[in-house]
Amino acid sequence: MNRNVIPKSVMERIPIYLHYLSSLSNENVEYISATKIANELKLGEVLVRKDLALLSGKGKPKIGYEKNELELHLKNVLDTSNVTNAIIIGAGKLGQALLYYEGFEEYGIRITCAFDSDHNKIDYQKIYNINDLDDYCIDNNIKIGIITVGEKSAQEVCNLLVSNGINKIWNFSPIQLSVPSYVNVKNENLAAGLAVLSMK
Amino acid sequence: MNRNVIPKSVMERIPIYLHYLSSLSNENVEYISATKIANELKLGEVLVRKDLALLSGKGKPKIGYEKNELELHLKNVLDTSNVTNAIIIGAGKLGQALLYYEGFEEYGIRITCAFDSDHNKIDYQKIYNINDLDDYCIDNNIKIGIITVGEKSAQEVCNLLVSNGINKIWNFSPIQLSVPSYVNVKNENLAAGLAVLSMK
DNA sequence: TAGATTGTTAATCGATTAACAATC
DNA sequence: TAGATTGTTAATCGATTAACAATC
Repeated sequence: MNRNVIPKSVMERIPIYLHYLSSLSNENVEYISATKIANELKLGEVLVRKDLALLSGKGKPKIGYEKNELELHLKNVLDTSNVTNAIIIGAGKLGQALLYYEGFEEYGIRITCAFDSDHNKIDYQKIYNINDLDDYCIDNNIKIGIITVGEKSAQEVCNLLVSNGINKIWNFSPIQLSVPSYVNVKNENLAAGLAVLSMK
Repeated sequence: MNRNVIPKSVMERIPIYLHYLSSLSNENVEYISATKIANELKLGEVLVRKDLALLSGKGKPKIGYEKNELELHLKNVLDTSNVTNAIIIGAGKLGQALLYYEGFEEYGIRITCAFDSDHNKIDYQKIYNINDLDDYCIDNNIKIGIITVGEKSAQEVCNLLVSNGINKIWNFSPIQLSVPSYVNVKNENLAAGLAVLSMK
C-alpha cells in the first residue's frame, strides 16, 4: 500500500493553505487550527482536517497545529525548496503578464524568460528569439514550458518543447495538444472558464 | 424532477465542444459522431455521448449528430446569443492581456473595458479611471467583474463591484473574497495551478 | 470536568466508466 | 445481415461530508 500518493484534489489545495499561512507570518501566530483555516478559506472543516492529517504531522487537540511546522510540511510536499525553472513561448500580452508576475516564486517556480518569433518583441533581458530555445533549455535546466501562442502554432511549439526534454506543459491555447504519454499537460482555457461563469 | 439542471462538469466541457465544432466549420462536415469528438478531444467515448444526450437532440446510429444542429444546441445552453458584458478592474499586464484577448467573443462574452486607479494607465479608449466605475456599470449593463488587482486591494474592489450590482466575479487574486451568498465567485489562482503541475 | 479540537470510520454524493441493448 | 453508432442502466471510482470516538 502506497501511503505517499496524495490525491489531486488535496494537491490543489496545498498552495491555498500555504498562501493563507504565509499571510499570517507577521501576526506572530504560533498555533493554527483546522477549524480556523476552514472558516477563513471557506472550506469544510473535516476536509481541511483530513488534508492536514495526510500532509503534516499530528495536531494537538484543543490547540491545533504548530503553524511553522505545518507550513514547512506543506512546503516539503510542494517541494518549494529547489526552484523549478519554467519558460514561456509566446511573448504576447498574456505571456508577458505571466513573465512579470511575481506570485510564482512563492511556490518555488521561476519563469526565467520568454521566447517569441517576432523580432520586435525581443528585449534581450527577458524575451529571446525562438531559435535560441534549444541552447537555452540545455543550459538552464528548464522543467516546465508555458504555451501562450495562438492555437495555430500551439502544437508546433509543443513539439519543440517536448523535443527539448520538457515534459511539463502549461497550455493556454484552446486546442488539445498531442503529446507522448510521459508528458504532463495542464490545460488552462481562460475563455472557457469565463464562459462557464457567465452562464450560471 | 428537474431535467434542466446540467452538472457543472458537463457545463465545463461545453466550451471545449463548441471550440472543436467551430474548428470544423470550414471543412464542410455534415455529421459528427460522439466517437470522433471523444477521440479528438481525448475524452471518454461514453462521457461525450452522455453529455450530448443531455445537451442536444437525438443522434443517428451509425452516423452521429447533425453538426450544425449540435452546435446550435450547445450555443443555446451557453446562451451565447445575447452577449454578456464584462469589465476588468486592474489594468496591469494580466488585466490588459485579458482586455485585448479576442477568444472570449466566441463564447458570447465581451470585455468592454478596464478600470485602474493609476492615472498613467488611463488610455481613454479602453482603460478608465476607477472613479468612473459606478456610472459605467449603470450605463452599460455589466454582468461580470474581473479582478486583476493585487491581493491587498482585491476585497475592496470586490465590494465595489458588488455594490454596483455585479454578482459574477472572476477573481485572479490569491485571496478568498467575502461576498454575499447571491454572488458567484470563480477563483483563478494561476500560481497555484502552476505549482500543482510542477510537482507532479 | 467541560469544551474545543483532532482523527477516523462510515455514508453520501457526483462524475466517470463498463456493459449491454437498440437502431439504422 | 454486419457493423458502427446511439442511448441507457448498473458498477466503479474519487472526493466530500456526517457521525462519533479520542485527547488535552
